[in-house]
Amino acid sequence: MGELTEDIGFLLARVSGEVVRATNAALAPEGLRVRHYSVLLLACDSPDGISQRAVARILGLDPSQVVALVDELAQAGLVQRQPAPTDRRAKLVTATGAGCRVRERAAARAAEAEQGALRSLSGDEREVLRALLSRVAESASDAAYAFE
Amino acid sequence: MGELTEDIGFLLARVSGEVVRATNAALAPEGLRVRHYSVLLLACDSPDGISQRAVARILGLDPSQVVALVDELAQAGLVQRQPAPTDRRAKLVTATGAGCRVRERAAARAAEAEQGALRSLSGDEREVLRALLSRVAESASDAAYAFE
DNA sequence: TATTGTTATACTCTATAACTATA
DNA sequence: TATAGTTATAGAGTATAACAATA
Repeated sequence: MGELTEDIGFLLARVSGEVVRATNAALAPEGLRVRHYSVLLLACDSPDGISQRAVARILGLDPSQVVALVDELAQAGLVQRQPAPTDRRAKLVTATGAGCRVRERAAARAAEAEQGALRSLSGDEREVLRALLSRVAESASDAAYAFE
Repeated sequence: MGELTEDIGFLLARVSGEVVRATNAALAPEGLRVRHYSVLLLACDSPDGISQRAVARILGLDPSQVVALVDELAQAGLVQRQPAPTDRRAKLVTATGAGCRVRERAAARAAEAEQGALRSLSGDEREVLRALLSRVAESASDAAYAFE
């Protein structure tokens, strides 16, 4: 095989796509895709609710993308929008009881899909991969902030 | 930060998106995006030409996606379609002289963008990352073949 | 003036199905 | 009958700009 298939950028796109595909398939029975699942996770882990702005920042999305995600989760009864007591512009997204239950099942499915996709790596190797990606991601957000 | 931002799948999507974005921006002056660049690379590295089917298989794309990519590269005068001498169904994609020259410049730009995105990793660490991703990608294609 | 959420729009990417011409 | 290329279409993801309500 040529040099292209050993390029880190190429491999990242390939592996990322594969993991997203596998995770989407695993979450389908819960009526979720990875993006929705990510938002649900943040809502469940924020007992006091989380603003859509914060969701967008953490997930690296544009705030306008979050609107549709929360709309669909709310329509499915998994989250609710509540006005923020301290800032009437902001709406806090909170998970419902049903949302938390779905989240538990979805987390198990997502973890299984991810482990399947990464089955060729040992536990230690996965941890190395995670640490390296984490550092790259962190420096990327630094750069983004630097240009603001 | 919560557990989500330390999930390997999340980090893969985040970092991959960042690298693709940076590479697309770096390739823009050459009128290319990463997909077109990948096809051009394969054409340049295949002196006798490469079938669109092979391009699709190597890049992990559907053959129908390759059509538009080759169309645009051909319209820009960077590649040509030639009938395969041994199989009249197949068309071999070959790079033109202009295509090879653009490829050289594009390769330098793409490498620079990638190094920028991965600047927080040492050379050794990048090699570790590359090797781990390569193994994951390889096992993924094994699984794909297993289901065919 | 700046920020939060929202709407609208356009473009890219992904996924399928069906068709043609060859093998 | 199977394969290479092609066309068409729909859905998902990404990127921007603009707007109303509020700070």
